[in-house]
Amino acid sequence: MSAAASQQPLGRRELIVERAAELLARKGIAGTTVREIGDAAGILSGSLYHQFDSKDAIIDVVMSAYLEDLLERYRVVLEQTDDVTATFHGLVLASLRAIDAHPQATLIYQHEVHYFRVTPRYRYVRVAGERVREVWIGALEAAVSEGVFRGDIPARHLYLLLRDGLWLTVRWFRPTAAYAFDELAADCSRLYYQAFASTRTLRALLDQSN
Amino acid sequence: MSAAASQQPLGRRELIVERAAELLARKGIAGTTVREIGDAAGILSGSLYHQFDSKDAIIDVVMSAYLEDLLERYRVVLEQTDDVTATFHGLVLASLRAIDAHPQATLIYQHEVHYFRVTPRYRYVRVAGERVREVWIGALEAAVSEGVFRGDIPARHLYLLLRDGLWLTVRWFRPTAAYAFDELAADCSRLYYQAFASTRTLRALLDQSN
DNA sequence: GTCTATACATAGATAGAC
DNA sequence: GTCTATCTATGTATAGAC
Repeated sequence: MSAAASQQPLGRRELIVERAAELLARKGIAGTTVREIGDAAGILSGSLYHQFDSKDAIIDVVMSAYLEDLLERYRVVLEQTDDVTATFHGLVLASLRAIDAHPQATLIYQHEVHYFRVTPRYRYVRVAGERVREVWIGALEAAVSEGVFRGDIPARHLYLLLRDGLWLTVRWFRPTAAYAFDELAADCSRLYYQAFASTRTLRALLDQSN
Repeated sequence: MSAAASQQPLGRRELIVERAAELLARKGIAGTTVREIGDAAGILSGSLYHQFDSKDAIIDVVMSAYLEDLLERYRVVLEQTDDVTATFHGLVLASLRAIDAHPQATLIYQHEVHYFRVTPRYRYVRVAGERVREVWIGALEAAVSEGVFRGDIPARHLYLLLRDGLWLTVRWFRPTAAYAFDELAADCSRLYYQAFASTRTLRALLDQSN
C-alpha cells in the first residue's frame, strides 16, 4: 500500500523531492549529486535552484515529512492507550507504518547519522530522534516497572536492539501476496514482545498457547 | 579490550589504514576524501599513492581483515559444537567479538551496502555477506527443525532482525566498568534466545528460573 | 618514502538569456 | 520555470624533485 506511491500526479516540486529521496537513500547524501537529482527529475541541475536553495533544502523536505509523520503516529498511540502492552504493540505498528510510508527517509536517517549529527541545520532531525528515544524508553520502562517486561537488561538496550532491527526491515522487506505488510508487523510485534517479556509475562503467554 | 587498539607501534601503512577506517566509518566512503585521510595520517594525500593504488585499495584492507576474521570465528564455532543452542550462543558471541575487534569496518559494512553491491571490485564483500547469511540461516533452521526455536516466523526474518540489532550495537555500545563487553554479549544472547524460543524452550526456561 | 606541483574531472551553486 | 553557460572549490590521482 506504500503511501509514498501516491496516486495523484506529482507537481514538479514533489517529483524532484521523490526522485531525490530515492537517490539519497540508495547512494547516500555525499554520493548523490545535484546533477543526478536533476537527471532523475528530467530537468537540468541548475533549474533545481529555482525551487530549492540547496541540496540540503531538498533533504529537509524528505526528512521533516518523515519525522513529523512518525511522531504524529506516536502521539496518537500514546493518547489512545494507557495499557503498557497495547502501547508497545501500538508503537511497533506505528513505527512500521511510518517506515512503510517513508522508506527512503528511513534509510537516509539510518545511514547518515553522522551527517545529521554534525550539520547545524539538521537540529530538527536530532530533536526528533531524541523524542523517539524518549517515547520508547518511557514505554519500555513503564512495562518493566509493571512487571510485564524483563528488568535484567537496561531498557535503553531493549530500545536500541529493537530500533535497529525494526527500522532496517526497510532494507529487506518487500510485501508479497504470501507475506504482506500486516504479517511482518504481527511477527515483529510478537518477536520483540517475547524477547522483552518478564517471566510472569512468559508464563501468561504459555498458558495462552495451551 | 578492543583488539583494534593494538599495543605495538603501527607501521606507516597500518597507521594510514587505521586512520582511514575511522574516517570512513564516521563520514562514509563518498564523504571521506583522500586529503582527509592523508591529514589524519600526517602525510600529504599524494604520498598515500606510494602505498596504495587508490582510495578503494585502502578500503579493501579494512574490509577484508574484518570479513576474514568474522568468518574464521564462525568456522571455529561450527567446528566445535553440534548442539543447536550452543551454536546459537557461539555465533552471537563470535559476531560481537568480531564487531568489537573491527568496529569501523562493521560500520562501513552497514552503511555502504549499496556501494559494495554495485562496485565490481567488492565482490569479496558480497561473497562474505552471503556466507554470513548461510551460516546464520543454517543454524537457525536447524534449531527450528529440532523444536528449540519457534517455527511461526521465517528463519530468514529471525536472522535479519537479529543481524541489524546485533551489528549496530557498535553504534551505541561503549564498555564501562559497570557494564562491560561480556555483559552486553550475555544480554544479547539471552534476549534473542528468548525471542526465538519455541514454546517448549520457553517452558524449559521458566522451569530453570524457578 | 614524502614533498611540491599539478593534471583532469566533477562537485555545488549562480547569472542571465529565453 | 527551464535552459545555456560558467564560476569556484574540491575531488582522485599522477609526475618528478628531493
